[in-house]
Amino acid sequence: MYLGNESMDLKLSLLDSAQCFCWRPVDAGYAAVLQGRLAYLYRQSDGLHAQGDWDRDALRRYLDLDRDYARLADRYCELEAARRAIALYPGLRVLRQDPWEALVAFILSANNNVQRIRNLAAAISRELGPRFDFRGEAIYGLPAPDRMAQCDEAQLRALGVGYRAPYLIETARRVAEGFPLWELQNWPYADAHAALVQLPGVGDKVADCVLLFGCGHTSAFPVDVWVERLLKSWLKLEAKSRKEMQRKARAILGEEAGLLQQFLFHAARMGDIELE
DNA sequence: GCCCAGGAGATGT
DNA sequence: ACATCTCATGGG
Repeated sequence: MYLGNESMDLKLSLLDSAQCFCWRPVDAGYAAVLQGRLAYLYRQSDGLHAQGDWDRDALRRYLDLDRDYARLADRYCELEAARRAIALYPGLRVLRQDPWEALVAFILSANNNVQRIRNLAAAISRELGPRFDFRGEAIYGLPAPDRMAQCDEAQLRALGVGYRAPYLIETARRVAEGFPLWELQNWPYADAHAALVQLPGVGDKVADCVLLFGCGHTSAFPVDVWVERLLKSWLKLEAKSRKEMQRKARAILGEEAGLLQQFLFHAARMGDIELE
């Protein structure tokens, strides 16, 4: 199935940018199980193609192909760090993931590194999630909320998630019992953020990641160690806490702050923008 | 052994 | 509201 010919860098956006942790390279493309359905993405000379159980519109939405990233660059062109970061990664796109899958991934992300987040998501998927056989390989997806809610703590701890086990189980239970996770896309940012941080294992930063990567809230601005350093170094922002830093950044950067954040984060983490 | 990783929760002030 | 400590686990 032909998706389009936008300048989307699949490896950068799906694998290297640490916004999702479920894709893996298969042949010349990338495979994942999203919401219980297999997706396989690859690029040919004429553009992006897909195989699997997803339709074209849903994948274009997931890959954010209909957004004008040139306009994003234009919007922040007066900020040197922003201009440089966006120019460095012309194929980086902010994915629109399923909010539940983003929620699980970013609960795992707390005080953890990218490779381990990936390994833990894979272990949970292999143990509890749906399986597909594709080109001779087994591809697994994250379990649905009601499935994860059935786990006991020891079962998850055995997979290596450590103290995050009870967070995952209790959050899964609340989502399975009606927490309005799929409505948050239509809520005001502040209300959606306040609701998310009520879930165990979800603080300010994880809530912002879920809102940005899972709910389409482009103003959500996750502040991790890297973004904090970059904001201090390049925007001369001073703050006594991450929370204050997040407030200031959102106030300055506006409705698409989160999209820019992904470029800044990647540049800082990769060392492509020097920090003082 | 130490420090770090896309932090959050509990406790004390 | 703010500072500090602890929480598993693996890799450098």
